[in-house]
Amino acid sequence: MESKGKKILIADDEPDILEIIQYNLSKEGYDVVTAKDGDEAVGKAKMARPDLIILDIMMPKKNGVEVCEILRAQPAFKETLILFLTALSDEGSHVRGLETGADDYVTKPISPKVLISRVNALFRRVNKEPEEKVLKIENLSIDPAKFEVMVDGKDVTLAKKEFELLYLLASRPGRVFLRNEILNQVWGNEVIVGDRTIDVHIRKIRQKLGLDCITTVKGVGYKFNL
Amino acid sequence: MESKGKKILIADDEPDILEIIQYNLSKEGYDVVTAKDGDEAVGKAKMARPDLIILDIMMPKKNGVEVCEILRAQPAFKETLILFLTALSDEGSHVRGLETGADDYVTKPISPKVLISRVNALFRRVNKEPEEKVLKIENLSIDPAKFEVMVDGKDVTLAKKEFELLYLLASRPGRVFLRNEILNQVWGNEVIVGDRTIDVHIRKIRQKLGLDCITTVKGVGYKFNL
DNA sequence: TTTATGTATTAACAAATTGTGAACTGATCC
DNA sequence: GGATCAGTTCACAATTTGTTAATACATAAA
Repeated sequence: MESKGKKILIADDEPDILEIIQYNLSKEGYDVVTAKDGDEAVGKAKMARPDLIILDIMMPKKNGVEVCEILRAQPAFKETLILFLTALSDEGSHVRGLETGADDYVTKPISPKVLISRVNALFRRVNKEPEEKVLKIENLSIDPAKFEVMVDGKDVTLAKKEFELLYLLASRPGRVFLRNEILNQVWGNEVIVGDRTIDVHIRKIRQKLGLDCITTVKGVGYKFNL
Repeated sequence: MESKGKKILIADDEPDILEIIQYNLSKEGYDVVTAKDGDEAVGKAKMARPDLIILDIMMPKKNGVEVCEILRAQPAFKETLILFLTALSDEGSHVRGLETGADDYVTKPISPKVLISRVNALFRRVNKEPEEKVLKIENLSIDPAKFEVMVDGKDVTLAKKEFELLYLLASRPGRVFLRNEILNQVWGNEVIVGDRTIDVHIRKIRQKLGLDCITTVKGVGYKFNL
């Protein structure tokens, strides 16, 4: 399935469960990050900035409730969706979990379909959008949210494909992108276009930016360099 | 407990359950309305305009899923919280319930404390909606409370959809809103309108405002810019 | 120097997207 | 009933974007 642009962090110490959930949510179109204990969960949450965090409660290092409290105490995670997925089915844990600020509390075992339904329901209600990050390299700035490219503070107007192509290259400066990779990322797997198409777009970007920021690697591809 | 100013409609055909839930939610500070079958639920929902509807699934006249579908089809109930409280614990019912547009699905028996926690959790998430504030950008001012737009201190009359569209764009100046996002935010997820509808409204806004404040980003969407 | 390979450039063409005026549908209000 | 208005759709024009093909250029190997 096509990506929904939503990132989910799953924290559980049982590799099997982790894998099952990851597989199913990925198939549903979510981007998934995993953690196998409480400390890793906190760390990865800060790194990956997920839209939803699925937490087991009984985990090594820090338990799920502690993770939830730590994150909820930070402004950055006040709005993040949190779902407890745990074997603890007693009333006390359930109430405590929700009162810690979680948005849902689900007990194991649970069928993947049901879990996906609940995850979808959470997103449906919140409709939280992923925050794409602004790339800034030297005097060049690329803002995907605004669809805006600036050189020396001056606005440059790029067409859609041009923008996507530049964003791809600039997202990993120095890395060479094969022509095939570029085609897959910007044009998509199904679309078939000729080889020269990429060149033409590259040329337009160079032209519009007025910068020598895209290097040709003959016989290989292109890379971004400033 | 003092009233929370939130109204909850509970529909269940078992008087005992109805009473227990009503008692507990009232004690928690919610205003409670009850219905004992599907038809009554629909009727009372329209009358009372509750913030949350708790639906049993197996009820006389109309079952809970039908009630949910009927209500969700109406714009007035698109945002209303709906929670299924049912004895049906099988995977199919669970998934179907959530896909009908419910926000939570809970199986009986359930302890009052847990139910209250889940209800609180639902309201906690929904109340975080950003308050609608007056937007002021340059010589343009948009007041969602008064439904009023002013340019250079002069009143401009916009229709509802026009206003909502402008408010959406202006709420995050510079950010590009995809056509899909606009449809979801202004028209709602279920409504289907033609491609040109957005354009026409955009044009009317541009026309009425007499400002060049909405930029077209071809192939992507629109953004507000002053 | 020639040849082979791969890229740059350009113009022309095809495709996609948006702008616009007119017309249609319901609601609502004299 | 008639008038008005919001909301929508449609047909078509205007515009922009994407692609190709032809040619020129650059580089390295033979």
